[in-house]
Amino acid sequence: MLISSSTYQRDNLCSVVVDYIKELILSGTYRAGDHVLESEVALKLGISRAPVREGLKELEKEGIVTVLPRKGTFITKFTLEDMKEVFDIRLLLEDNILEILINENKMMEEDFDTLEKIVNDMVKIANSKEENMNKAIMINMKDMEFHKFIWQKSGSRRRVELLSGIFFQLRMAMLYDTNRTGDLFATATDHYAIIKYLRNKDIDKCKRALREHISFYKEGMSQK
Amino acid sequence: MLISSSTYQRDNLCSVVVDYIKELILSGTYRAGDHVLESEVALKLGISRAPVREGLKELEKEGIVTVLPRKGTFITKFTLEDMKEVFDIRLLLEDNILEILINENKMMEEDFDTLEKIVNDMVKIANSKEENMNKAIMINMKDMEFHKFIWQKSGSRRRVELLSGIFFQLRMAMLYDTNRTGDLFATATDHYAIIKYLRNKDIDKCKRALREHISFYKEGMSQK
DNA sequence: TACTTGTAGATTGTCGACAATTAATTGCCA
DNA sequence: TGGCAATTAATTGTCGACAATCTACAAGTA
Repeated sequence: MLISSSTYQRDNLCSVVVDYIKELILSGTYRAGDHVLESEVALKLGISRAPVREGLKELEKEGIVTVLPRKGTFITKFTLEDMKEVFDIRLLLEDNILEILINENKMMEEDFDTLEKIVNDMVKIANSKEENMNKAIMINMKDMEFHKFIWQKSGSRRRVELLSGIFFQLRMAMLYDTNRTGDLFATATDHYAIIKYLRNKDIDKCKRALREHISFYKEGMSQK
Repeated sequence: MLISSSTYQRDNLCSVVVDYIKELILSGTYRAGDHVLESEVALKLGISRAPVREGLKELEKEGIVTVLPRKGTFITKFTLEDMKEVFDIRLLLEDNILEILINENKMMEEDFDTLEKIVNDMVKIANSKEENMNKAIMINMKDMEFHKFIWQKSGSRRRVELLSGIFFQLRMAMLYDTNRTGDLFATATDHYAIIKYLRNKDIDKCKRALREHISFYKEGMSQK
C-alpha cells in the first residue's frame, strides 16, 4: 500500500482529503476521467462532505481534478496538447530557477553534497534487485526530492508552489504510460550532469542537462 | 461604487463570493492584513457560510488571501520581496508568450487592429477631463484587456490562468501606492511600442518594450 | 504595578439534512 | 421493436446548528 499509514492527522480534514486523493491517483486507483464521488470519499475517510468539497476545490485549483458544476468532480484528463503545455511551463520556470541559483550564488558546497547524496540513493535504487515498477516509484520520489531541493534554494516560494503543482501533473500523465520504467539508471545518473554544471556556474550547459533529463516526459507523451 | 450592480448570478454562489471580495479589495474596502469574516460576508450576500468558505479557498489558491488555520482568513500582505517575486514571474511568463506569438505566427492583422483599438481607448481616457483616480482605474481595466488579449492569443490556457492571478496581485499591491496616477499618458502610449515590435517580429525589442512598460510596478514598489 | 490564570465571547471547523439539478430507469405509444 | 415522456434515483449545492479552538478581557496574586 502506498498510503503512508502513519499519520493522516493535520490541522484540518481538508488536507487529509487532498493527500488521500493524490495517493489514490498515483496508485492508479483513480484514473483519468474518473468521477470522484464526494459522499464516497467522505464515507471512506469517516468524515462529512464539507471538508471533502474543500479538498476537491484545492485539487481543482492545482489542475488535478476538473469540476463540472452540478455534474461532479472528475480526475483531469490530459491531452497531448495539455502535457506539452505543462512540460514547457516547467522548463521555463526551472530554467529560470537555475539562472537565479547561479547568478545570485545561492548554492553552497553543502548543498551540492545534499544533492549528490540524493542522486547516489537514486543510482543505488536503480541498481537494486527490486521489482521494476517499485524502482520507478522510488526513483520518482527521489527525483522529486532532488528538484524540490533546487527549487527551494531559489528562495522563491511562489516558484516552488507552481513547480510542485506542475510536477504532480507530469507524474499523473506518466502513470498511463507503462513503458516508462526503461532506462532508470540513465535517469538517475542524468542528475550528476546537472550538479556538475550548476557547480561550474555554466548556465547554458546546465539548462541543456535539465532539458535532456526531463525530456523523457515529452518523449513519453509522443509515444502515445 | 465599483461593484457591477448587474448580475451577481452564476452557476454557484462560490464565484459570487470571489467576485465580491475581489471588488472590495480593488475598491479599497478591504486592505492588506484585514480579517475577512466568513459570517460577515455570508450575511452581506444573504447566503450561508459554506459557499463563502469555498470562495475563500479559491482566493487563497490565487494568493489573494492567506488562511491561518483556526485563526481566520486575511487579505494577503505583500512585502517588497513578494512583489519583486510576482513581478519577475510575470515578466518571465509574458516574455515567453511574446516568443510563442512571434515564433508560431499566432498574431493576425485583425488582432493588431483589436490591440490598437484598445490602446486608442486608453489614450482617449488619459487625455480626458475625468478625475485622475478614475482615469487610473479605467486605464488599468484597458491595460488588463490589452494584455489578456495577448495572453489568450498564445492559446495556452494555463499561462493565461497564471498571468491573470499574477496581474491581480500586482494590482492589489499598487493600490496602496497613491503616487501611481502620474504619467497615465505615457503608460497608455507605451503599448504602441509593444504592438509595433510584435508586428515586426522583433523579439528582443518587444521584450524590452514590455519590460519598460510594466516596470512602473517595480519602481512603485521601491518608492515605498 | 506586573504577571498569571480563568472565564466569556467570538470565530472557525465539521456535521447532518434539505433543496435543486442531473442522470437513469421505466412505461407508454406508434 | 424503437423512440419519446414521465417518473425515480443519485449527486451536487446550500443551509443552519453544534463542537472545537482561539482571543480578549477581567480577576486575583505576588
